[in-house]
Amino acid sequence: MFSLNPSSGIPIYRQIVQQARFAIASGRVEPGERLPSVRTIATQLGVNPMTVSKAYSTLEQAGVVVRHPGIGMVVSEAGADPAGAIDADAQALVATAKQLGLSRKELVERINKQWEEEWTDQPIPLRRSR
Amino acid sequence: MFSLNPSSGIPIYRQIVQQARFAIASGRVEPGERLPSVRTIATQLGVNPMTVSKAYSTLEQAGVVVRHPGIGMVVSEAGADPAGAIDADAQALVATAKQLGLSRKELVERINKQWEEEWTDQPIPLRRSR
DNA sequence: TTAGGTGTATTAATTCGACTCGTACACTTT
DNA sequence: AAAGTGTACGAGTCGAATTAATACACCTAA
Repeated sequence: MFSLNPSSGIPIYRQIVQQARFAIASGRVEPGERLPSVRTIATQLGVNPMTVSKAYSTLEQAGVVVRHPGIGMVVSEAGADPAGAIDADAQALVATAKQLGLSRKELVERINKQWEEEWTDQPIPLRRSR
Repeated sequence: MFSLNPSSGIPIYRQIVQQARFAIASGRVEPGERLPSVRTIATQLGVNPMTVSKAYSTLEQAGVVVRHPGIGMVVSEAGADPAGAIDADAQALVATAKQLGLSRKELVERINKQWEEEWTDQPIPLRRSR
């Protein structure tokens, strides 16, 4: 379920977070299901359990999974909503915009403009959000 | 025109950038006008000229000011637009949203929601460009 | 021309946070 | 108990960010 790309320069725990998010967003792991245990992943990837734990803590902090003592990390209901993953960034952007005295309308307009200009070339299959 | 807050933890050159941006956005310095020279600010704040230079380079990179050799840094026309200051953040947010499969509508909706909420008790996360 | 102004390239020292790991622990399930 | 779950604590490493000292190239104005 997880794999590492050593040459990417992306920290291990972030790679785990990304892949878990993707697995959840794409529906490969559904709400209520367990993610592999810390030691399972650690052994499989050849890293320290703490590194995996850090990834899981990040996911828990983001509300993607819930910690069930003695059981493991379980995907939460809200965790399947991809929008949650951008809340932190959105919040930062809004705060900056306010600080600069921008109106809500101006900010949204800017977002729309960026949306049209931005062309990343990777189609990512995602489950429809409900 | 500039002052430092040593206890803020914000790097000196960033404080200078912020204050210059604010001065321009608020109209205290208008397009076509000069900003104080590197050495003027450096002496006034008791820092190295290079530190001020870095702030100015950042502003120039952002298109806020234009370098006039032998003269100094002059506020550009487009520099007065506060929206430019958030473009980098906006672009990052849009890229993330797309990667997560969000629609433009969903993203804007999220922005609006964030705008309404008052998060006065939470520090503003910086943008990580790393 | 020259004196005095402008910003900056280069280099180095230092700080500081991010990342990873080893170990030991508390807890729940079976 | 035995075997599983995640994690607190501490230490080590590494690299980017920040600031500074110095010397330089350039422009302006007399």
